[in-house]
Amino acid sequence: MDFKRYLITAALPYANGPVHIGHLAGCYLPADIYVRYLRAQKRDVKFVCGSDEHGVPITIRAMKEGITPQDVVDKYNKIIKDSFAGMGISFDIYSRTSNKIHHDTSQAFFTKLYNDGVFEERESEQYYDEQKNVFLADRYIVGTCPVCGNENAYGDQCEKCGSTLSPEQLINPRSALSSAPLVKRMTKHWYFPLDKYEPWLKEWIVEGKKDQWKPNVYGQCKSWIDSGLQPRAMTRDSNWGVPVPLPGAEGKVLYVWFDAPIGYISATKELTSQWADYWCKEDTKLVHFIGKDNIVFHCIIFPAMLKAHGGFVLPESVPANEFLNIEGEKVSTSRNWAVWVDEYVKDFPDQQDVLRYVLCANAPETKDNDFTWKDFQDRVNNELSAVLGNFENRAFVLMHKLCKGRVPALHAAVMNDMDRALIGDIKNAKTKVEYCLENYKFRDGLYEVIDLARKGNKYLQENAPWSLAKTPELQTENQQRIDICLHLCLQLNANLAILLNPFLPFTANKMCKKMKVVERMLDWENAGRIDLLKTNYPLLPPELLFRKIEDTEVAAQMEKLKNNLVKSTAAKMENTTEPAKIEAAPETPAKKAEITYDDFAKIDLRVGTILKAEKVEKADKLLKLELDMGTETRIVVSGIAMHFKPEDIIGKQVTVVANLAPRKMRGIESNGMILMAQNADGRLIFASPLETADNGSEVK
RNA sequence: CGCGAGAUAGAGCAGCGGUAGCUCGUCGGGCUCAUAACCCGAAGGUCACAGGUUCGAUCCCUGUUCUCGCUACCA
Repeated sequence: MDFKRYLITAALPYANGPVHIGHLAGCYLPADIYVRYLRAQKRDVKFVCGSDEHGVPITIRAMKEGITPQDVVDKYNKIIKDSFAGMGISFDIYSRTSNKIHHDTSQAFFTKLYNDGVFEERESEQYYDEQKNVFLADRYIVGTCPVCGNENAYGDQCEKCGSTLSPEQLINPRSALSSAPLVKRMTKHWYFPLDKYEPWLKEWIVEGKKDQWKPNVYGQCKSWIDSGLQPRAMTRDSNWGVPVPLPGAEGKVLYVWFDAPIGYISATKELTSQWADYWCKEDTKLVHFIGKDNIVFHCIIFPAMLKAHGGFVLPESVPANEFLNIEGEKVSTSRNWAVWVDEYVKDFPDQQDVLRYVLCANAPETKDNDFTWKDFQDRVNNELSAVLGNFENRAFVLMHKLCKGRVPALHAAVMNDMDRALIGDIKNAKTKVEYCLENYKFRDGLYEVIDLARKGNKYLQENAPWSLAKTPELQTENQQRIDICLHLCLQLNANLAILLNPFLPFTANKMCKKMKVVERMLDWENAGRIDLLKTNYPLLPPELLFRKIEDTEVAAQMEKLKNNLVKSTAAKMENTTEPAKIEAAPETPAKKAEITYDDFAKIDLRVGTILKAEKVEKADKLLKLELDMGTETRIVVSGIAMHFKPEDIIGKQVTVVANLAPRKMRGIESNGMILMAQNADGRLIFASPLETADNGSEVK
């Protein structure tokens, strides 16, 4: 099919925290490369994205921070938007789902499906937290697991035994948000009958996309479809989100995964009055760039919604990437184990392209990959600047030394095989990069660009114009060789700028300035040409395209990662907030509400002595402690491994909350909690008796 | 548990029926125009493990192990 226009979307980032480089590598960078390539070909393309600003986690965060959900999303929308702009992600529009246009669009979408009788209405009893006045999502209900007896199983799953649960199965369910007892209330929701679309999805994906979609995407879709689809509730009880546009539906909003993908449509509407061309005409190619965790929503649920609504194009491809790990460990926003884009932009001003280079060269296209700062340094210094940057510099320096600062003549009549081979390489590079980009093989595409520079270096080495210049007796003849060689090197350089432009746009622009050509030279159709620079045209003096990444910079970033991790751990143990990111170390934790003596008396504080301490496997933060409590020994798991070595704390006397409900952590039951003071710098100090007390004695 | 994806030289990745390839790193050499760079050469792999199909398997099939996702935060 010949497509007349392209609509490219990148996953809507959730406005509950900043974006990190894993987001970038996963979908925003590949999408941007693809879009820049299409634009360079003058194809009709729109690139849309925006913040996803609804959903329960945002309301929880707002509750914890004592601000409104709108405050939360305003804050992160700005940070995220600025991060993308800073990295040159060239959205045509970066919208947000809290905009009116989005509310209108998603409500209209819902209404259409409702009027067409698509939804099934179902009433059910759900748990309600009377203190917080909210219905609780499954994840926010905890109780005892009916399978293994873990007392802290979640309403959707028990982390200890892995059983998939529903809140109804939990024994003694309670709210994770407050101490209020749970009550059940009747509530009505609208379900989208995914099951009815199963035959259609089978045909469209299982048969239609078998060899087109990436194995990870296809495999997951097939598994979902084969295992039978269930109706899914498309509404939720909440006051934060797009209100359900039906009478009697007060206090109900659209499920985020219903409204978020519609955000692509609203953003397009906001961008252009021609939006319907991009969404409804069959000759539009719709491509969703996402991360692997989003596959079913973009490949199954959203297309089924579009199909049910009718009149929309369906995604032609969904090139989902895998995940990027950091220094061998999974990205975790709650542990603050991530490289944040907003911080990178500050720490490495004007170094967008080197990060773009590394993230693309090491993109997790087929499996999870690892980002390390050492690898970042190696790739920038030894590949990008050594091969490409250095070639560009050599060409410029030699041209200024041997050709008076002007583009020398080609002398086409006396070209040799090496020259012709290089011209062939230049033309081939265009074809290769095109093939890669059309097929979403961005890593390979970038390799081809660097490889062309590598061929340039080889060509220079073989011709050694600097040697030719040293034999004055053969001046005329040699000068011709020098001219041809440098002429071709400079044309190759112009080609590099064009091919590099989708990947490293900042660098491509810099190269244009040095060659004193207009940006229009970067049009894709110019790739493969060897007449981009006119003979005798003066170029600017040499100037390095890239600087090396110093060891000290790498060390500083490593240090930062580790420090952030500690701070986050410290913050977590305050147990008041659980910020994804600590802006500044909290001076003093917020004061808690006043309690009565009776409240206090409920706490059984006792003195104990640490008998044994050992690291808990597969947990950075946890120590398993065995305590002598006088009349008994008990096991307490404590999150202090980042602060103390096990051997250093054996024999210490500590104060223990002895009647805290047991809790399993990493499979070990913890019976109590050690009291700790925490400094502003996050450091922990044992709150222990000043003199040795009897083990088991009560603290009042 | 189940389902999906992955496991290939020190690191990062290709290959997916016919004697294992690329980039980086390492070692040796060359060159000196260049960002101690570039060019040439070498070493380095029982292609996770165990079975099977085949004349022949890294590639296909079966089983096992490990990693990640589906499953909080999250792409």
